[in-house]
Amino acid sequence: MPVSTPQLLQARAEVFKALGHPTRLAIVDMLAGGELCVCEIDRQIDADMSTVSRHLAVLRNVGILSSERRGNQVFYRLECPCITSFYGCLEGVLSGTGRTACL
Amino acid sequence: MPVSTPQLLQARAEVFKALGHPTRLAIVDMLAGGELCVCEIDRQIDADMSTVSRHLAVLRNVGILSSERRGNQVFYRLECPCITSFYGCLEGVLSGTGRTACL
DNA sequence: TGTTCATTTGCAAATATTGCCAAATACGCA
DNA sequence: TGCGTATTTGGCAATATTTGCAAATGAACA
Repeated sequence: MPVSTPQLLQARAEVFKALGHPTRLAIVDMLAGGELCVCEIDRQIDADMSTVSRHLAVLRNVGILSSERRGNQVFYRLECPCITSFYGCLEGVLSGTGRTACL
Repeated sequence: MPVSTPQLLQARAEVFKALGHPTRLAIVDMLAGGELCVCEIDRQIDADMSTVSRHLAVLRNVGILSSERRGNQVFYRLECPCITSFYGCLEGVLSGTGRTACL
């Protein structure tokens, strides 16, 4: 059996941890439709912009998002659309009897 | 665009959060090969058995694992093998230039 | 019943996360 | 340069997570 190194386990955990917050998942949802500036993301989320900015930083730090400044604003983009396709598996887990939804 | 309800975002976040710890990912790895008793899992993890037990409870509480008592011991089983198949996407994220690894 | 082995739970300390406010930074433009 | 808009960062309090030790629970068996 393939034993993952502690480093790999840690790195994977960081990504999962980054996804482990409802606000950050909402951001991922929003960006699944295409890149958006911080102000637009902030508009759809009920939290201080500073809080939104930190959530974006968490997702960017693990590589899920990338950002690009264009003029006045910063645009964020989803780097890994496969995350939302993983939801099918998640709903399976959530429904309790979930194995059917998994590969 | 499909707007997820706060409840769904929260539920998904719980699952991701449960996966957001290296020890728990190690456990998932181990169980990908088939069910194991707590004592066997404990043997391969450098932590107090009480700690291992709590990690198992976290994973079970969100539906990723199920447990069954047989005689003296408790066996845990992975309910959602799709998690490990998601790693391909993760490694893509981790390698930084990852989009190719994603769907 | 009492003993032993396997697992879980109560507790407390250390550590990490979250979220707001206020201040700082970055950029475009007059 | 100075001003207004957009975004990030510092500081801090509240809350949550993690962990080991010790005690409790559950099951098998003498």
